[in-house]
Amino acid sequence: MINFKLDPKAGAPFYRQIIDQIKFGIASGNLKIGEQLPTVRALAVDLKVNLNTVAKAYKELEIQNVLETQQGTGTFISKIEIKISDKERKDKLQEICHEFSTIAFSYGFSIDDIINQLKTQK
Amino acid sequence: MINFKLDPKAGAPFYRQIIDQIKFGIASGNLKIGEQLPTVRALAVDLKVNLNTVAKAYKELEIQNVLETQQGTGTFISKIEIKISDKERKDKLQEICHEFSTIAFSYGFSIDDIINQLKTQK
DNA sequence: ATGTTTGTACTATACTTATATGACAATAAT
DNA sequence: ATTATTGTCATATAAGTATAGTACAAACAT
Repeated sequence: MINFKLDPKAGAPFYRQIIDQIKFGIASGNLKIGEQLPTVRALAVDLKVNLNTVAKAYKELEIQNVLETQQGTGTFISKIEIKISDKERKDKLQEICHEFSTIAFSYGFSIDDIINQLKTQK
Repeated sequence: MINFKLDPKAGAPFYRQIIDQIKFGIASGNLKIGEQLPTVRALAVDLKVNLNTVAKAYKELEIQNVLETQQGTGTFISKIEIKISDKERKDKLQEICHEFSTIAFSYGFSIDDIINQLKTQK
């Protein structure tokens, strides 16, 4: 189970953000093998996007054998295991941290400002 | 002075990458107040993009008062500093940190993951 | 069997991004 | 004054992304 979240300012299109989050959800153990994902309509409502956008993400992941879909039943995490390498994981973390610190810098915040604030969220 | 560099695979559009790099340049001290940026045409040739793409980045930063442009002369780092109250500042930091950590969580990263990554950026 | 839920498919529209091209206005250099 | 350089503006084109709306096919629940 994932708490999906889209960032309109991220640069990456919505369907790609959905793809990313599912892949990383599997890699991090937040999504289990065989687990059912939200229906395209449910996730579309949740994320306030069009159902076609969710369908596009699911479709691409099905082609990659990450998901298995059954019309009339739902979409599920494939039994084939997806391995995300340490490097990919590190790159992603670096990417979103860079993205974020850019925004923070533009508001005049330092890395220490951010770290201190994040510590209060623990 | 910056060594601009675009990454076609970054997800973020070119003009936004340019904006980011200028903002980072200012925050990190690589760009000084009043310093002249490359001309739109020079940077376009350098980055192998259209001059409109560079112009778009400069234009947006001028609207944000980050840059000052003079037609016929060039584009410069603005001398105007933007004033924000302490409370506004604190609220903004909290807001963007919360927003960010939500996104990071959706990728399966923990606060500690983020903090450790941010520390390497210092 | 019927109706609901599921994924899928299609058309149409609109916005964003990026390019190519050409022209214009303000400043600087000569 | 003339020329070159600067940012600006406008038009056209193209690809990618996202939306709205509609409809269909497969599976399930009753």
